[in-house]
Amino acid sequence: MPQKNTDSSTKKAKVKVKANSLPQVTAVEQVDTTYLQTLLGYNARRAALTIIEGFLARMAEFGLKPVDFSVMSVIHHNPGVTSRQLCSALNLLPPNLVGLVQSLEARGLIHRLPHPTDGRATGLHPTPDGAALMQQAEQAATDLEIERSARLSAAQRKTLLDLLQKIYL
Amino acid sequence: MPQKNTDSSTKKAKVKVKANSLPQVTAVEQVDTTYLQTLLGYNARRAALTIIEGFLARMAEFGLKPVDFSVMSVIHHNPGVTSRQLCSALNLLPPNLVGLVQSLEARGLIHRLPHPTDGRATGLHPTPDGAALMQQAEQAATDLEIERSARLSAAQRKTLLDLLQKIYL
DNA sequence: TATTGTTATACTCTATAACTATA
DNA sequence: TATAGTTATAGAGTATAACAATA
Repeated sequence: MPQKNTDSSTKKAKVKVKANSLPQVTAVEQVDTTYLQTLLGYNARRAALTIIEGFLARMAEFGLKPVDFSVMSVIHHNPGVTSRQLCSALNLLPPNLVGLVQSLEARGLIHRLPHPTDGRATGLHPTPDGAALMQQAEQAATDLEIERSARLSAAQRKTLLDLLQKIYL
Repeated sequence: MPQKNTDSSTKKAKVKVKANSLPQVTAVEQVDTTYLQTLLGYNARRAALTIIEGFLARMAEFGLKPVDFSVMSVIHHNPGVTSRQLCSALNLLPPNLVGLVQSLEARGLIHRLPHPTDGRATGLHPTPDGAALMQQAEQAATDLEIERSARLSAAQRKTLLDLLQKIYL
């Protein structure tokens, strides 16, 4: 849960203080961020952080942070997936996945089985507990989606998903 | 610049290997991420990271990382803005802004003047060098926007900005 | 008493290099 | 030789508590 700020107004307004004080030294009344708001990266990052803040709170009940959730979700929908495949699909680095997988295994949410054809690889499978947890967690995530996009119509929400995917896919 | 992956396909396909091997142990051929792709947070985060990766590369020339850029941009468009106002506008925490402002000042891009009415506060102002740098940097950022959204029409790009702002504003 | 800016610090996330076992 | 998984570790980003100066 990152910063909590209330003031994000964007209306531009300056006011000169003390007519004969230091030259040009004025106080800023309302911070103008209109330029940044024209940039996709700025808006996407701010939106992502806002959504993830709510996601973190909602998923605490399941002991899943965003990356844990996405890893478990991919394993849930792709039993037998390898670490390397997970890294490619989710844009993670292998060293950072190791501890994650170990902790999921220690919690009894997944187990690891030898890969049927590649002796170097290991298949990741959800345990019954893991599958049950993810069924609940994905339902909660989907519920949260609906609340989160309360200010968007269903069509707008679909449009937003499509446009975002055009950026990163 | 985060991870660079090539495989992000989503077509679902499994293949059973060795008809009489261990029960249920199959290899995953194509990783299915369709569920995650229905979540705003996942898509916003992936899109933001993709955009920021390109932004980092382009802005290296100016020695500006995304947060440096946004801080400089706000100072540029709001000379005299205080640290507290910057934190509110950009959702930063005060302790994390201190070092940032110090390094921008050390580089001669901004200078700090006493606030005209509040003795506790300090106004942040761009130097001529800082203003000149930001004029170039913002032009480069805007150019990058256009390249980045090559797969989007101008109308789609505007729609995307508006929808993202509905999420976090 | 509340707020601005700061210090110190801890925690998390992300990244790189190098090793092993197998292909 | 190349790839899957791992280890160790460094660096960046983000968080909280507490303090001095001013309102």
